[in-house]
Amino acid sequence: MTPQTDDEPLVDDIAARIRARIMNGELAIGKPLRQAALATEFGVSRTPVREALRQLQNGGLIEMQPNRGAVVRVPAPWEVRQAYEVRAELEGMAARRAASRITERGLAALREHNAVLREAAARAAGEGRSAGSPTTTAANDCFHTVICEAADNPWLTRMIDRINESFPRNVSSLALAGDERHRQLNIREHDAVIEALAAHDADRADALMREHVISSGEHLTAWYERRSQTVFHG
Amino acid sequence: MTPQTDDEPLVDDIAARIRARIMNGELAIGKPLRQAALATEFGVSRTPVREALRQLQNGGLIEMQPNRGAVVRVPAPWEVRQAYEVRAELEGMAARRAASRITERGLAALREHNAVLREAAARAAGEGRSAGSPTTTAANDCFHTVICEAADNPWLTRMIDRINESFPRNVSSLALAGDERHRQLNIREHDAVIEALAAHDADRADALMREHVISSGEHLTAWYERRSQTVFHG
DNA sequence: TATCATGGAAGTGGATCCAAAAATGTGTGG
DNA sequence: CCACACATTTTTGGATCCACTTCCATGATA
Repeated sequence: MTPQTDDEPLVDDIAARIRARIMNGELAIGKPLRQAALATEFGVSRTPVREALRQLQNGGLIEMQPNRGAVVRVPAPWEVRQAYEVRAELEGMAARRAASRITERGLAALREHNAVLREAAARAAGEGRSAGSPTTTAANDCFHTVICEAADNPWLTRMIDRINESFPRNVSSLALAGDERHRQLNIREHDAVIEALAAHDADRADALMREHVISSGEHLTAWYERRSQTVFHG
Repeated sequence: MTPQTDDEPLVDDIAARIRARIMNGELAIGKPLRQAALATEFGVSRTPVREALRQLQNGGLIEMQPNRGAVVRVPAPWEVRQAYEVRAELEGMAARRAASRITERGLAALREHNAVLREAAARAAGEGRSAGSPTTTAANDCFHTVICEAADNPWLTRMIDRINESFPRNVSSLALAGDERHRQLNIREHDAVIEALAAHDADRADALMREHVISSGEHLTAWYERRSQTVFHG
């Protein structure tokens, strides 16, 4: 439970908690966020909640109209595509840099994470489940995180994180893990990237990673297009 | 003086004003920022000031230690290099996209802005002045802004802006405009980029823009290395 | 004289209070 | 029966207040 660490500002903690609730879908897309409700729920006053909401607005995860409150942002499909184009550029850069820096240890970690994904996919296919499990999401995140760290540029990592933090994660997971074909494609693309990294082929790693991210982006965009009429909750 | 526009939240206004003061050097690097002082200066209470400071911290322009106040951030030289590597990637992407989309109108605007730069450079060389004037800075900004807009991807623009907003602008201007040789180089690089854009040569525009940004980044990094010992005030 | 303790000053962070704006509900008139 | 005006309620945004932490100076003691 760890109510709070001593040296961490309370507002950051609150922001992280609200972000987490949005990310895992507990706070649905389009849902209005009442400061008072959040404050009582977290057992604090409205002041840190208000600051936290503003942080999230700055990050693009929610929208605030003056004097009208905040709602979980509903990204337009074309926005998703645009953001993923930028993400593809940045992740491509990360892969390119990682190709010449990654260690055997890092490659092993990548293979391990992809093995977890493969196993989860096989299991899901067997059980007929289609929802993205937390472990799947985590493994996917780890794959990209390892490459970012190998790229050894904190600013690059930060920029990629900012893009990811702008879209509810559970939606992405659902959209991407929802369809068996895409799940398999995803894993194969990961394999290809790992192979290029192992060969220290920067250009190929870059190109493959771009394709991979763009492919995911297109899938996610399509999901938002299908869903875009039905997201508003009352 | 427009005390405030009706629909803009006060905190954003305050954040913008503080940012402006940091950007133009009125608030020097390393200087501690007192909430009370800023509040009385802007004629508001401490609450919006505190929120504004947190926004700026989130943007990376200032640093806040819990219970110890905020200071204008002193970027480490290697951070500048890293950030500019990312910026080069993004601006390269912008140039690549702009190559196939830019209009004659946009090209004319680019040439115009570069003409302003050239004229300012000539005038500065004649007078022996070396400081970057506001018009120079503005023209430089416009050059990149026009290309970003031609690239037609708001997320891309936003990411580039975020990087730029993380470093005090006056420092960049001083560093880049301080040396005549680099000023000339800067203008020639702009010319080359414009030429590539006019030819709709995406690959060349990309490569030239990358070189241009990296070159600026190296210059700025060197400036920070020279300056890094002497910036602490107070 | 040097070092450490103690008390006050200054400053931040969170809670509470108040005014203004928007949404909602109600009653009246056409 | 519908529309418009007005009152009430809800919610936000800013100001003020209070507690706690940190910094600094002064003084006591070894």
